[in-house]
Amino acid sequence: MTSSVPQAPALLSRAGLRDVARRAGVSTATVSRVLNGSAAVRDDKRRAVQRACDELGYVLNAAARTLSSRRSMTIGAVVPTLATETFSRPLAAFQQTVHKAGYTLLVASFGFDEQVELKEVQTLLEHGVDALMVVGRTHDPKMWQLIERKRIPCVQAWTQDQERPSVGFDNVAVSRRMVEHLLDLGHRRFAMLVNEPHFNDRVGDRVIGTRARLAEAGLEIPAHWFMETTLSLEHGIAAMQHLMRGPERPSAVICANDLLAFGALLAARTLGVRVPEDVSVVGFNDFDYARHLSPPLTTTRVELEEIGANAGAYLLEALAGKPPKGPIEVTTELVVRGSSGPAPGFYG
Amino acid sequence: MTSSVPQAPALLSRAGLRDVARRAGVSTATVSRVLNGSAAVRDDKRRAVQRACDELGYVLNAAARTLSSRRSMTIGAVVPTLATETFSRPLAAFQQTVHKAGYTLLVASFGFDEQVELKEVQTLLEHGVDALMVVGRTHDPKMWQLIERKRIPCVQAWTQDQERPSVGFDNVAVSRRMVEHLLDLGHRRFAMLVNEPHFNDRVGDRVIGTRARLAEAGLEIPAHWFMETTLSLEHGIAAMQHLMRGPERPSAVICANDLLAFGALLAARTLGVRVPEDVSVVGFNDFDYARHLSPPLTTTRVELEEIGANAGAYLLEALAGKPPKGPIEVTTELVVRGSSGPAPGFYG
DNA sequence: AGGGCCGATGTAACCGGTTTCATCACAGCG
DNA sequence: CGCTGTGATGAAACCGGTTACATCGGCCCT
Repeated sequence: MTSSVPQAPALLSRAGLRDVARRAGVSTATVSRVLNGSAAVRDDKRRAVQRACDELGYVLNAAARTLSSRRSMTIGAVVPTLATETFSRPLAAFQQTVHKAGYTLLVASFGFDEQVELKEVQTLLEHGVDALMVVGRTHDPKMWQLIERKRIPCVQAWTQDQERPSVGFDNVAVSRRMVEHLLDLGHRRFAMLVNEPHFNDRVGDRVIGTRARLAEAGLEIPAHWFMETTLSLEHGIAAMQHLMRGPERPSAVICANDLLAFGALLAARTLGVRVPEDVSVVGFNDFDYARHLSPPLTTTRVELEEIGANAGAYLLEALAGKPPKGPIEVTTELVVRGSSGPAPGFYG
Repeated sequence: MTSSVPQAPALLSRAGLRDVARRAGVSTATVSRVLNGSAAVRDDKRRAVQRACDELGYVLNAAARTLSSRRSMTIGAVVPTLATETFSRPLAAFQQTVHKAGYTLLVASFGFDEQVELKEVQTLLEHGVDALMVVGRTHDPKMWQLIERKRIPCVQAWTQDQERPSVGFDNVAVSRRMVEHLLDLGHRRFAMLVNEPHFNDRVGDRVIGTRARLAEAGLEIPAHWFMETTLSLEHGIAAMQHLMRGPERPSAVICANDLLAFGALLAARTLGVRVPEDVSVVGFNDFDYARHLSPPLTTTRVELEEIGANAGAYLLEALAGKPPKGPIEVTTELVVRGSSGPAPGFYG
């Protein structure tokens, strides 16, 4: 065996705090203080430490730091999926916000499965996240048990909730407003086109708000005009085709997402259905393309970035010990464009 | 002081491995074995341990585990931004792939700033990621130093590279193919519309490929027809307007992204420029909407999910000790649709 | 000059797991 | 019956930081 040849530790970045301390001629405590700026250190020693770090190529070990200091400087986010704008854009803003405060983001996605969500939250807690962002306000109660045991701040984004911190808007109110707009235009025959899954509380609330406002006007959405479909352009097209091919047609199609509305407009064009003369189509989110569709899409504008940024800011405040706020509202606005018009035969 | 009231440790999830061991009547080593399935444990003890975990609400401490086992079961990803489909969709696939193997994803984004990228990689390494995915193949050399010191596998996604592991396609070759398609249609006056920033190597390679193929045909892109702009619909529109308002017009506009091409088509319609009769427009990516634009967009289809999934699979293999492969290619395909046609006055 | 204080520094315990190695019980075998 | 090999188990070192606490030297004040 020739394995007894000694290796210079620096070569492998095996250098630890103790190596740095030795090289700088100080104690590990002092090195730690320099690294954290946590206490006063004489200037010459500070520089000696910094030089030693450079020379050794010292890389901190966050696991050790987390273990001993009980803070990981990571923040977790659990989202249904990263693959759609609705979540990726706010998440990007969230990441930037917490990053400015020195936090690293841990991400998990759960594909709209509540049990997977629970599992992911557990994993993030095991990894010692200092705070957590989750989506929506319906979760397995065990999730809250876990979080409360860890006593870390947690914010629910994309929603409003009275019981626990939240950042979002009132999906019920927002959809009522849209229905009112359509009622004002004389519409009485409504269809709704929502993305799966139904137990998604954001979409669920919008359905509730829509139905509630319709009920107040003595109206309802017939079962065969309520369509639940995968969130994609193709599925939006297919659903609209289905709606337009029935013996009777709705005069207004309320889509839970601009992407579905985009599909609906495409389908209408293909079928020779005029928008808004024959049927009005409205969306949700005001994605970039909404104003450029033909006709331009009536929709509800949501400041997606604001959701992530505010959620991040809230958690940072909570970590700094500030008292929890009530629900934080983000901007929404009804944007009326060309895709919604008077119901056929209506002269308001 | 009344603070001497003892607290049951279970209430705060303060239960540690030792508490579990004590309650189950075994040693910490045995508990660890049960938790990891790392060695045989008699069945009755195993059950006792599991029960103790449940009863105490035991939550593992990943920092401690990482520290002592030297593996964190996390994988890092450093992307320019989470906010665009190009990165978020593959990242979602990446996350799912590594998650199946028990890994948690740590994400950092660097906003196309190489120095920030370096910083982020360092942070992820500090956090002890077991493997790393980066985007593209141009990085600060220090980044590789850091990674090599840690001796962890690292894959470059969205690109092909001969020196280090990569998952992607040859941007040069792909753009040459597109140019050939347009040359075949008789085009001679080319404009290019690319998203910032230019030092982005994926887009950079496409520019190189485009220019190279044009040069072979004795052509080039005039400086004022080479436009670099932010990746957004609005900017695509603005750039196309600018191109179409000049004294002379290109007969083909090559966009580095479908989103810009979408904008270009919108601008053309507004200006009364016919596509493809007056000008051909081509994109890149084949996003869902590409086939539904009017006219349908000629573009290069890229399997974005494949990038993330393959990158994840590669890293998992590397972690399992399999030998590194050469560059892994992902599928691309030239998709000819209605937005490209013969150059004006060309009868091929 | 002596006492008190304060700021800089070092010593060593500690965070909560994993893992090496020794030990032990027991089955199989001569 | 005693010896040996095997598989299960436990004791304790260890991972690499942070931090409570002790210490020390110097300054100010009376």
